[in-house]
Amino acid sequence: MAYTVKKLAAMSGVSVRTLHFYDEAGLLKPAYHGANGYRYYEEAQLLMLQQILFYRELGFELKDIKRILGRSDFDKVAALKSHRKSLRKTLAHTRQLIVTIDKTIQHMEGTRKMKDTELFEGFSPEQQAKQEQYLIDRFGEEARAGIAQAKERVKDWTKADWEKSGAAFVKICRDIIALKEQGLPEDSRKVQAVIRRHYEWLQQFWTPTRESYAGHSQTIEDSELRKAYEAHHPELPKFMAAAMRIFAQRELT
Amino acid sequence: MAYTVKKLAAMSGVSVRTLHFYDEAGLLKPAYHGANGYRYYEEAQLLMLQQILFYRELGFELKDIKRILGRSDFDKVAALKSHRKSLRKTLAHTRQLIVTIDKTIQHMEGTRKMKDTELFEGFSPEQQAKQEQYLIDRFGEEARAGIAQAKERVKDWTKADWEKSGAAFVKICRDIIALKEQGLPEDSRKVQAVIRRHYEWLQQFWTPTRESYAGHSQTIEDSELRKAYEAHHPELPKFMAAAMRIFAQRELT
DNA sequence: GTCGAGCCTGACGCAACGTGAGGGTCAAAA
DNA sequence: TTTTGACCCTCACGTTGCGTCAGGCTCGAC
Repeated sequence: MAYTVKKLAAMSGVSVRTLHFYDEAGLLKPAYHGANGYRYYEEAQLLMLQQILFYRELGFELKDIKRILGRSDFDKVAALKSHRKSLRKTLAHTRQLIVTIDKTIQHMEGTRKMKDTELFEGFSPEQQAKQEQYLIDRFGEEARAGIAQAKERVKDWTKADWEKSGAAFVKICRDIIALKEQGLPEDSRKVQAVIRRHYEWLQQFWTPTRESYAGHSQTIEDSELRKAYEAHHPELPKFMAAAMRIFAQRELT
Repeated sequence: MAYTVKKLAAMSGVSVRTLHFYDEAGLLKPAYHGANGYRYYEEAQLLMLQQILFYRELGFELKDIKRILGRSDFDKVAALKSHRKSLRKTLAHTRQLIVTIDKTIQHMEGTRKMKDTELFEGFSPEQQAKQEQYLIDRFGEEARAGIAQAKERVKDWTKADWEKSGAAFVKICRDIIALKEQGLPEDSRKVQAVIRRHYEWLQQFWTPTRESYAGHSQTIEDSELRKAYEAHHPELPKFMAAAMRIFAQRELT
């Protein structure tokens, strides 16, 4: 069963040019050449190509693939592990870029849009999706479950419900600011008591664990959500984030 | 305050060649050229370069950067938002790649051990989780306690410990096979004696009750664990399962 | 005046192909 | 049997964002 370039290309989803290129690069030679100079591939080459595409999908460079495919299983595992490491770095870097973009957007919108901003913004339904993604990005599967539950709860909220929840949020912010203005530190009993209300209030939207509530404190400082807090007081995000971290450490298992 | 290429390069961390390239690409022209043909940059160009580097860091292509920097703030925000979206996709994709790599590594480590005839597989740490789930599914809470205890015991095992335990397992299998080859039936005294050793050996990993040991006999015939036994002899799972059921009925309360 | 550091302009190289150009081959229809 | 159209081949240049010489001019200090 001999395949021509076109057929193999169609079967595997790569282009004819790619097959030419892999031949030229010594990565995948045809089984034999016809008298006409045509390339003919067979079963073995098909399997080989699948291997190549697999590693390509994993982001390996072709020269690395060439090396990997000529090695023992053991070495392949080592290569995969090392590659995994670099992908993790990529992941962290990409996440950082997203944070940077958030900051920048916020900075640019800040001056213009800050005024007419909804104080509750950031928790409104339209923002939910973003929030979710952010949480999932940071905390993975564990977050997903809590979010799903919360969605169920919030599903049938009326506008009045949203406004009530928003009012509660505004009150929490005001209370914190008031305490801060009195000069109370983040770890004072009164501040921590309001933070507890915040923690409980947040549970309408997801189920914070110790890590994710602490993580959320960073979200407040970094992400778009910051605006929702900043709108009340420029120092609120920083102050509150500090208080939240203390709360998480002290009170959450 | 005019900067030459070298100085600007040193200040900003890019290469001289990059500055040449940006000039050529129309992305960053020097403030003026000296009579000698030298490029001279000033404050404004420095700021511009920082902008360029910022967008570059965010992963924009140079031609996009060129467009973005020539536009109003509003469009910049739009560009950032759209770019943010694509970064999120990248993030998801990268995560998927890591999952794929993990799966592959597991698969490869699995088959490699088979080849090396690590016949102990199926009781190796990686397989523990599956095993546990299986037991819990079948026997619920009662199993959970036994497993937890065993985990505690096994926690600090060195590689040598694992090998010792593996060797014991291999010996049990060999002994059973030998007896079987001699034509002894499952309920013979000799076979049952070896089965007792198997029962005791198993307690390293959990605490079989009468039901769960009998249940385990079925696991040996059905689940992935079967391979660990089958590797010794194709008939071993069946023969041994029968012997185990007899043992459970006769000896366990 | 001379030396080393710094500047310039080409121009090729890289990764992994895409995209023709120009020309031969195959299989089935007319 | 010829023709047609799909398919094959081999160059060979384009892409992105520079790195890396090569060959030659210029600057500032000694």
